[in-house]
Amino acid sequence: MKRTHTCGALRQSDAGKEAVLFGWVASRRNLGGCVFLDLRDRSGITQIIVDPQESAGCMAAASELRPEWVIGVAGTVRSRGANANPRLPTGAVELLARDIQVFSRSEVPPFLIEDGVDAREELRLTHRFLDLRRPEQNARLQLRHRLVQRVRRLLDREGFLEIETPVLIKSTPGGARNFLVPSRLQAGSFYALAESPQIFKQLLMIAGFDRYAQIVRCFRDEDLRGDRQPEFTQVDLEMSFVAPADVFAVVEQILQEMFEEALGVRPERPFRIMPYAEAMERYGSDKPDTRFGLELRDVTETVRAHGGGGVEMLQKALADGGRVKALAVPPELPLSRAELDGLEEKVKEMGGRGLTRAKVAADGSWTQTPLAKRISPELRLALNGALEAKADTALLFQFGPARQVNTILGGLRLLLGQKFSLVKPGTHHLLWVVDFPLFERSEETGAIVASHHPFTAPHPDDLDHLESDPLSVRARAYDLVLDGVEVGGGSIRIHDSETQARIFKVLGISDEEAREKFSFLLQALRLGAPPHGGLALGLDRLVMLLAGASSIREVIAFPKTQKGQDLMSGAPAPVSPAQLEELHIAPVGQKNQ
RNA sequence: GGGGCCGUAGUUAAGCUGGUUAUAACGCCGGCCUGUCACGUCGGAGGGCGCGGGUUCGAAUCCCGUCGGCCCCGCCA
Repeated sequence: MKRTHTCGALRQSDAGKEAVLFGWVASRRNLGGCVFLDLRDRSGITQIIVDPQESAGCMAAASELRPEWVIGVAGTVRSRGANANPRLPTGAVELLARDIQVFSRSEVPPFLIEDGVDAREELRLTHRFLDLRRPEQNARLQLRHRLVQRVRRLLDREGFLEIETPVLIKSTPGGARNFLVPSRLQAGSFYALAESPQIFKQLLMIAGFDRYAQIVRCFRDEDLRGDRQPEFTQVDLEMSFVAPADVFAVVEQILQEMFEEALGVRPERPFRIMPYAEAMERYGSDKPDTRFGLELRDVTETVRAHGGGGVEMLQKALADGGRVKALAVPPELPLSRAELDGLEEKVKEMGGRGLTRAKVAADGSWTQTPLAKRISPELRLALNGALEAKADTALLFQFGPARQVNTILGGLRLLLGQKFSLVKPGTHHLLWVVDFPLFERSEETGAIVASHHPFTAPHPDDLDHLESDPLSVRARAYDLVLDGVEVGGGSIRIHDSETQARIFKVLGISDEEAREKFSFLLQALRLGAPPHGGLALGLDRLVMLLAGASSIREVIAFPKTQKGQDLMSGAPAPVSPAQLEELHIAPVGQKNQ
């Protein structure tokens, strides 16, 4: 028996042909006199009919069949006429069985292999090969394949060379925690699994490859989330002799290709560009979801003009150089007192002190607020005006340091957007966020650290105050944001050793330390480095968004759980003392309580 | 490191203010049925409630601990 068609192939025009289909029994409907089977493979489902008049030889075999048995069926394609099933692409025809061959029987599977089942994820992950057999799961990986092919073809057309970079590399400071791999040949030394090919792709530019791209696995030993796995895939690229606009042009075309393949629409180029400062001011996020409004409103000057309106906490916030901002939640989005209390809890979770709020009454007075009796009527009315408050508008205030105010209100904005379903289903917004700060102050240590990575080029206009006011220096860095999710990021890199040395100095990295950690890169920068820059796209996140999947795990064939385990294979797992010995590793033993 | 939700037949869930034989649907097994496609129909089997302690005359139900899954904060240059 040899397969002639796949289970998604047959159409009305094939009626009358002989055909042989191989696949899995998706369902069996035994009507006593005849048996209907749904035969499934990755391409679709075809109905098989076993009719004793025509299929005498295989009637007995057909009634033995059970779901997930793997069989081959030979027979004649026949039109279903009035019995056609419009919900199946193959629904106009059926295969009239003449011969059935059983290749493999199946035990009763632990969950039903069909779309829409909600077996708990834990179970699906332990039997991932069955979960992937479900058409919708299978289709997601097929989509991922097609997206990757489109990207590869485009990159090839645009002159990018696909060059592989090492996975086993030297551990570098800063950034994500590395997975370590002990060296057998060098006792006591370790490789790190690459968290990205960053330095290598820069070296490829210095080597003169001009345009490099790679679809590459990256590893980060950090805590997991719905959109974060310990190993994940980037579309990584780097270009020589470019400005950000050149990188944008390529990446925007990649996104156009992906959108076209997944959704059948090409987003318009060029994409919107938003400075980091604007994103933070208006949306309270460096990855704003611009699919809905409810923007943050700055009322600092209004409050200042009224001297704080007699409210001590506002006066103090202003005196400390803080800001006053608000969300004005219109009456169409009604918030009960209990819901407002719930939001206040969220504010505290986000590190805020509390949520000062007010409900605006028809006459402009405020209720449900601790401010009611303290705030001057003049300031209250001015705020009503500035915030365009109508009757029953809820005002949610934050005041204090700009960063905290923005972040908290941005968090509330997202919560409200979700709560009130403010995003119209099916809408997608792509934008570039640019002009990130080059440095930020570490909250843990108070030290100045690189926001992106230490090879990011400073904005040329800010070079004169690199040392005197480093925190105000902008980076030539950019993120690509899709629907409020960071799906890519990159920068123009430093290509001269003088600037690189200045950056290391600001970061407090000594010459000695820099030489030790990055000597090869520093040397390369002194031996003819072209101006260059690039970006990496998070392939898993992009596929997730384009597939409408709820987590990154749905678009990865064999993902890990939040604790980094592969429930199917059981990784990670202990190894034998002999293996450790060979690697010169000695367990430190369990910590005693 | 922290906060939240969850764990009951093969599966998904109900039961959880403690009290006879733990309930339903789907699946599974068997009978009947020639146009089903969530086939129908009749009948049947199947769990002691993640695990370990405790309280109680009595624990899916209350308490403590623990394991696992998910969401979130921190973390992720």
